[in-house]
Amino acid sequence: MRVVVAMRSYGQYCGLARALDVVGSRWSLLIVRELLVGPARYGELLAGLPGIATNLLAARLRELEEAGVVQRTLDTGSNGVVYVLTPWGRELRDTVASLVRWSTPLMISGPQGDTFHGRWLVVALDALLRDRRTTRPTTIGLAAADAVVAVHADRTGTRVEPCGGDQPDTVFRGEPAIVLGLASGMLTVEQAVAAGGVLRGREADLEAVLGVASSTR
Amino acid sequence: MRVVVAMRSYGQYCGLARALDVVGSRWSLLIVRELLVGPARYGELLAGLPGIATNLLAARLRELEEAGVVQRTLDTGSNGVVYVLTPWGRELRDTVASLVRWSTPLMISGPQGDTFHGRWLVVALDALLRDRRTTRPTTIGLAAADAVVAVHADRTGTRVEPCGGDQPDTVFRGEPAIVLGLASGMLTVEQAVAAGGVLRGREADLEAVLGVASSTR
DNA sequence: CCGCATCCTCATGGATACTG
DNA sequence: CAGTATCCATGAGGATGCGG
Repeated sequence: MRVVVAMRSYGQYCGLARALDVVGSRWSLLIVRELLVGPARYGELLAGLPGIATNLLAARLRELEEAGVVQRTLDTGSNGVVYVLTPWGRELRDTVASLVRWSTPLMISGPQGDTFHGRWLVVALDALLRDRRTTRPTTIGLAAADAVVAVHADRTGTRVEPCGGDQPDTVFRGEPAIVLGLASGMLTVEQAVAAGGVLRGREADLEAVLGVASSTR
Repeated sequence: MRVVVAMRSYGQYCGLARALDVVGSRWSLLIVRELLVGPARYGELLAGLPGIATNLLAARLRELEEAGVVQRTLDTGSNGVVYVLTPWGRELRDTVASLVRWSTPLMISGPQGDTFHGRWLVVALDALLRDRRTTRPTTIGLAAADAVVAVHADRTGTRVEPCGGDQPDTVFRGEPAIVLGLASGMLTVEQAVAAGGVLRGREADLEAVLGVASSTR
């Protein structure tokens, strides 16, 4: 059975209004956030979006797919559905990044019982570090609560990507790397360092990439 | 009587989620859009947000004020309340701009019966032209459906601002200006030129600022 | 199991009337 | 003009069911 969704629109010929017609409804941009880290299964999205109802996730995914933001693909082998951002969907990286940068006054208070996933650091660090440059290529590993994040910086800028569930020591062996253990729920590097996060490597590199003086450890 | 608003939160320690806790609800960013053009009265906001219910506008304004995005100020003289963005609220310009840029695939189809306000061009053109530079300072006047917009470009970038309800010829008299009449409902300059919009001034300037070859008139 | 669909309850949004 | 009060429609949240 087929139901035509009304798709409540603002009815305004304005770029902002039309963009919000597509990604303005509740949970939409958070789904995009999850997919910006990488392709994900339905169950992974559920796990990465604590609080979302299963029917809502299904509905949002269908809407985003019809709008051309998300694409359903079939994982060869595991024989399951994998959700991926389309090229246009990936361009929401800029929007997400600007909101992340705008939110810093809301983040300095720390987690207030809010849930935290290390996976979210990929998007957050990308937003905050994207424009940082270093004269020498440098790789930094961040071990957060439940994820390991790699930060690569060089002359052209900084790229952030997830590293599966491996330990940073393993992932970055053989590379000129710094390993920084981010305490659970600490988004800013300053907070992590102040809390005594694990920190190894050349301090100059750390400062150049993360913009923080590596105060010890 | 006192009502505690639940303020539905995502409950996630993530910059995006916390930003959306503040500006993620329906109409919020559109209210910010209106205020990005300039301070506005309650009635002006109602007029600039066709479709919004009065109680919703009042509720959103209260929420945005409590969050520190909007500030209520008293207009000396007219003795009324004027809503203004706080400095933090003004920083949402980047977010709005990124959504406007992202929305171009949604805008090329033209208005489909959607309402259009020339006032919205200020935000849209700012998003699209902000980084354009010219060797010589240039001013362009855009006469849209119900508003006149000034675009100033020089070595440092491009700034867009509203010009009241005056006629462009009056506003820009005496300045090295180009006057472009944008047909109602045409957001892209390409569309306006193709539709035979009024276009006067040095073609080189127009092309440098707006990035469009002034195909005639 | 995973990937949803259905059902039910209640919070939120929308339209309109009304008031200082 | 600048909102508040009221009522109804819609969408979100939570539990559960169900087919592959």
